[in-house]
Amino acid sequence: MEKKTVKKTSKKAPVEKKNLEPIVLQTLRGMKDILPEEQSYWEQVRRVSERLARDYGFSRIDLPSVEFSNLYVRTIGEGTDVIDKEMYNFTTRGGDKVALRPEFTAGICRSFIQHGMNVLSKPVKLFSTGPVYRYDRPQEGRYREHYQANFDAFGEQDPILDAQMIQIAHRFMQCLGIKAVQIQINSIGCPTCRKDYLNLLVNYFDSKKNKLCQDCKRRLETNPLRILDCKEDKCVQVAVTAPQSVDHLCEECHVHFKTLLEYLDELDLPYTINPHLVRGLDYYTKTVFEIWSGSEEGKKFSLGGGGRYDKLLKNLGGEDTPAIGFAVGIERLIIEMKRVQARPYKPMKPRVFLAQLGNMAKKKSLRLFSELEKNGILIAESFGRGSLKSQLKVANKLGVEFTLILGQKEALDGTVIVKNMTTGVQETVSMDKLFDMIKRKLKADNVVVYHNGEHDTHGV
RNA sequence: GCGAGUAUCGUCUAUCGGUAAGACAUCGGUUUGUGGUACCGAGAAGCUGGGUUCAACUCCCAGUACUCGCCCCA
Repeated sequence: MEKKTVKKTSKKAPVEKKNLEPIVLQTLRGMKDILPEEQSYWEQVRRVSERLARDYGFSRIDLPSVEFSNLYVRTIGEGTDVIDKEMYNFTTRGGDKVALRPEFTAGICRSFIQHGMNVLSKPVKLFSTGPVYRYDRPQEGRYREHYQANFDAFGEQDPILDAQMIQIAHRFMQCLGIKAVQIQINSIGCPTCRKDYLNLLVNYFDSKKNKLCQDCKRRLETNPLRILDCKEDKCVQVAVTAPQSVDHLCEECHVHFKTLLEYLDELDLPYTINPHLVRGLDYYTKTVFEIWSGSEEGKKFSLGGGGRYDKLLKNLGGEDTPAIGFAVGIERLIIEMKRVQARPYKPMKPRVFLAQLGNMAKKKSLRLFSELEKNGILIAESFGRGSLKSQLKVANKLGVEFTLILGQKEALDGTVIVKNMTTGVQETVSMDKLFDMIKRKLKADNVVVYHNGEHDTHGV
C-alpha cells in the first residue's frame, strides 16, 4: 500500500498546477449559502407558504430560472430599474439573448399562454417559489439571488380576488409570527384613466419643475409616476400636493377600488391608502399593494407586494385575461421573524442512539439501524467513532433518551443493551423483542428530566 | 449606479513595525466495554495584490467581500 504524505492545504493557494487560476472559495457577491443552522426558518416559511397555497386553492407550478430577455423587457417595461440596471442578461452559445428571472410573474404569464391555461376553470390560481435574480448592490435583506414565494390568479376581475390576495399575504405573515405589518394600498387605474391622470400629473410637476431633484426631472420624461415615490425631501414636499390617482379613476376603476376597500373592511384587515405607492413594474393596473414590516416608528421595509395586471396577458399575445398576483421576499420574512423572535420550525429529534463496539458489532449495527428506521424509529449514530466513550458523548450531546449498545458479546448472543440515559440503568434484551420495547419506552414519554438538570435548548 | 465604515483561527475577541494570544466550538486523552463536570493535549487565522521599510498582520494605495445610507425593490 502506498503511503501518501498529506500536504497541508491552504485556502489561499489551493491549486498548485500551472496554467490554472486559483479557485476563489467564496460565494459570488450578493449570493449566500443557506446553511443548516438557518434551515429551520426556511422550513417554516416553506411549510406556511405551501399550506396557504393549498388552502386557498393554488396549484404549484415550477418554471425555469432562465427565459428570453425580451419576455421580461416587454412585461416589466423599459425604463424600470429592474430592466435597465438589474437584469442578469447573457447570450447563450446558440446566440439566444436570455436573462435570469428577476421576478416570477412574467414567466408564469408565458407559461399560462404557452400551455393554454385559459381553458381551465377560472380563476386559475398558481403558486411558485424559488430564486430570482437582480444585479443590485447588496445590503441587508437585499441579495442578487433571493427567494420569493409567488401567488398569481388568472381570469377573474372581481375585486374579491384582490381582497383575497391581500388576505393571503397578510395571513402569510401572521402564520410566521410576524404580527406587526402594514398593508399599503393604492389604485393606479387602468390605461384609459391613467392616461388622463398622467397628463394632470405631468402638468403639475412641470409647473414645479425647479423644485424637483435631478432624478425626478428626468423621471418627468421617462416615468412621472415614480416622482410620487421619490425620497428626496424637496420632491416629497412637491408630491404631497400632487394630484392623486385615486381621485382621477374612471368609473369602473373607482368602483373596483371602492369595493375592494369594502371587502378589506369586512375582513377586518387594517390598511393604509398610500397615494404614493406606485411600484416599480410597468404592468400593474388598478390595485397595487405592499406589505411593510414594523409598526409606526422604526425602519420599515417591504416584505412583499403585488397588484393587478389585467392587460398583461393580452399584451403578451394571449387571450384578454385579468390577473392579479403578489410575491413575498423570503429572506426578508426571515429577518423579520428573527427580529420579532418568531418560532422557527422544530424538526423531530432522535430519541435513541445506536452505539457499536468491535468489528462484528459494527457490521451488524448497520443493519440494525436500517431495521429501526424501517420501523419508524428515528435514531442517531456515530458509526465512525471507535470508543464507546466517545459515542456516548455524542449520544449525550444529542440529548437522546436511550442508547442501544451493540458490542462483540451482544452481537454473538443476538442481544443488545438498552441504556436509559436519564437514569443510567441498562438492561440486555434479545434482538427480537427490541423494537416493541423501544416503541413502548418511547411512548411512555415520561423521560424529560436530564440527569444534570439541564435542558437541551438547541432551539435554532 | 453613488456615498461611508469594516476586514486576525469555524465563531467571538486580544496584541504588536521584529516568532500573533485567549475564549467558545471541534478532535483526542485522563489504563483500554459506558455519557453530564474537571484536568491535559492537538489542529486551526492576519481577504487579495502592490508599495514604504532592514523588517508589514500592523503604515499607504488598489482590488474584493461584508455592513450601513441613497437609488430601487422582495
